[in-house]
Amino acid sequence: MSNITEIAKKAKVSRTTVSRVLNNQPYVKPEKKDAVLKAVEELKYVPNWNAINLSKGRTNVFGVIVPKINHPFFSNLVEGIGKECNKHNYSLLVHQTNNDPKKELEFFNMLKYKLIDGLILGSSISPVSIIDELSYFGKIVSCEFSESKKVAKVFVNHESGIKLAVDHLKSQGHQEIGLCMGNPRSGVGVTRKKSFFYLQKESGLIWRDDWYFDEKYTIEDGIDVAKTILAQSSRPTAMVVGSDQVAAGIIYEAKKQGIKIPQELTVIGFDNQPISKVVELTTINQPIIEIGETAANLLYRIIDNQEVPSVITLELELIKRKSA
Amino acid sequence: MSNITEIAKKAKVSRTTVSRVLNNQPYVKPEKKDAVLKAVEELKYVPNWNAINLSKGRTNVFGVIVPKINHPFFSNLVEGIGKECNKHNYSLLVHQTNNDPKKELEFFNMLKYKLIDGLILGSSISPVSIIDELSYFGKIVSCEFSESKKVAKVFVNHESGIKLAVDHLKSQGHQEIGLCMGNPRSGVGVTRKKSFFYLQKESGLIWRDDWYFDEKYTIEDGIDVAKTILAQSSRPTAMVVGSDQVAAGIIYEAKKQGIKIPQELTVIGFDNQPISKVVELTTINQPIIEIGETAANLLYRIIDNQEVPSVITLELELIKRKSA
DNA sequence: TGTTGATATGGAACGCGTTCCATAACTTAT
DNA sequence: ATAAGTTATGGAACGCGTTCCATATCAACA
Repeated sequence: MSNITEIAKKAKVSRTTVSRVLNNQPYVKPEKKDAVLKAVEELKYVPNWNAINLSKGRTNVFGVIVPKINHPFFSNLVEGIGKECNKHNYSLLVHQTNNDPKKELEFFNMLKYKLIDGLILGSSISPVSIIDELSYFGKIVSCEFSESKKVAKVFVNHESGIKLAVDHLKSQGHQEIGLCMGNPRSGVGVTRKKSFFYLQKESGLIWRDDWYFDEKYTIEDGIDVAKTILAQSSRPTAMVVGSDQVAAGIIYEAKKQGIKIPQELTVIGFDNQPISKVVELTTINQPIIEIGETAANLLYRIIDNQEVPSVITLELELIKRKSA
Repeated sequence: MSNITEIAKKAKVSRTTVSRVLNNQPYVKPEKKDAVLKAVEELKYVPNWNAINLSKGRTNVFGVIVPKINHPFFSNLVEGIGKECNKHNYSLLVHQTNNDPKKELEFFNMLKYKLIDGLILGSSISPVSIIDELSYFGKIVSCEFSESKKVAKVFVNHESGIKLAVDHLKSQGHQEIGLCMGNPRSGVGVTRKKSFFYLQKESGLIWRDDWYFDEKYTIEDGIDVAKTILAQSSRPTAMVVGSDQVAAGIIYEAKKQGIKIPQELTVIGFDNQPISKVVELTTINQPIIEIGETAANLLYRIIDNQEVPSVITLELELIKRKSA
């Protein structure tokens, strides 16, 4: 295993010159450059990245924490982040936590230990105090709302998302609207729930407690939800569903039971996932990839010492299809 | 951001002593140790891991390449690897390639750049030449068969898996055995197919071409397969099915049609997945977690310069339940 | 009491690139 | 011809822990 000194010796130049060649810096005569490259070739030289990182004081790696990599929301988020990272020559270290706080803390150390230059929180469940303390060691951007004043944020306005959905349903005359969510304790979940019930009360909509569902994530869950509401004596005329997957399940089961969508049951999903096109689901589109790109861009600019806003809000959009 | 020199100054000891304290080495007076720890606390000292890695010449990180993290086979494999890594104080960097060769090469650089100490190939699609070249830069263990002489291997004997299944069925008097597989072109697929037809011919079993199915992966696929064979005028008395999911689908549909399992249709699955218990499926268990543990242990011992075998074969096991 | 071995501590070198600074050679403009 | 600016190159310091080696202290044993 060779190092830069050996290359320098073999090419009969100084270590500095070798470094210049390897980093494509100017002020090296072509013949010396060739000599260095030839030595690199012959000695199978590969730089020791630990030395580079130590010397430069940075790794050109961003870390990103997500609960589940294979969840469509987070895979799209990571895609957006990755896109932007490529532009600035940053690599990406993706860490799946399965919502385990220990797993989060473990990864946070990467920032402390200087193994990553910055951290993007796809979704985090650590308390503000931990995040605040961590921010002492490096720059952090969150892709969801966070209480912490120390981190920059890029997120969509989930209140307005729920409002888009409810307003749309109200404009169609719906008065009996049910709600079906995923995790009711996540940042998004809390906001959506609060926002929904605020609107429900404010607009004087009819409400029954058995029109509420949570911890629903899959198509199968949606099928169950549909079975439940379709068996109710007084069922809602419309459902706001926090996930397109679940909404698709509801539509699937409802149609199977001969219920006409949207005449007999109106459904609005969230996220504009691929499946929403298939079942012609009206849905609230989150610009997920854009969130990712914006977050990575923000982190890059913070580290680059540029003046940047500490909060960026992106707007949601209702995609009108046939289910509502 | 403080470093070891500042700690030394503040605690009025040498840098060496600080290092001793931080690494829990002996020969430090308790009062000095306390002084160091106090300084660490006050200056919020955190070691720069890049410096440690550079200095020690290793990172105590193993890398593992898998096509899909959320596939049950690979998630179990990673679990086994992780378990063993914990024992030896190694961290794990998991990289999902989605079978993209570019993604693989990218990660291979981690080994060249000395960012990981060793590499475990959960499954790789790179040609032998690439792997051979890579092995020059660090130790590699493969969890599947590989042509490369340069990497250690830990895998199960897929021939013997098929043999276990066929022998079991033969011992029950079956002469008409069908085969249902997943991907017939994967390493495992090719081996299983070859092995099955070798045994089928050797044992003089009856064969009809419409007893063969492939590209079957899901419960739904299994339902389709069952519909097909149950409609055949001369159907097999037993099926060897490459996936428990698919086997479960077959059993589900067969029972629905009033077919008695195993009296009228015998089914053997593969992988001992959770679902196999539910449908009381006899299945061939792959010791996936053990493969992971063994691979990580092997890598650890190779790096530790111990004498180790270059190939370890693990045995499959027939889990007898009620379907065969 | 002298010797041995364990305990304790620090200086200096090392791992390996990068980068600042000084110097040298060579142009170009004045 | 001289000043000023480029181009080219290397020495040395730096980033930050770890570890080898030398030295010093002290208790224990012969």
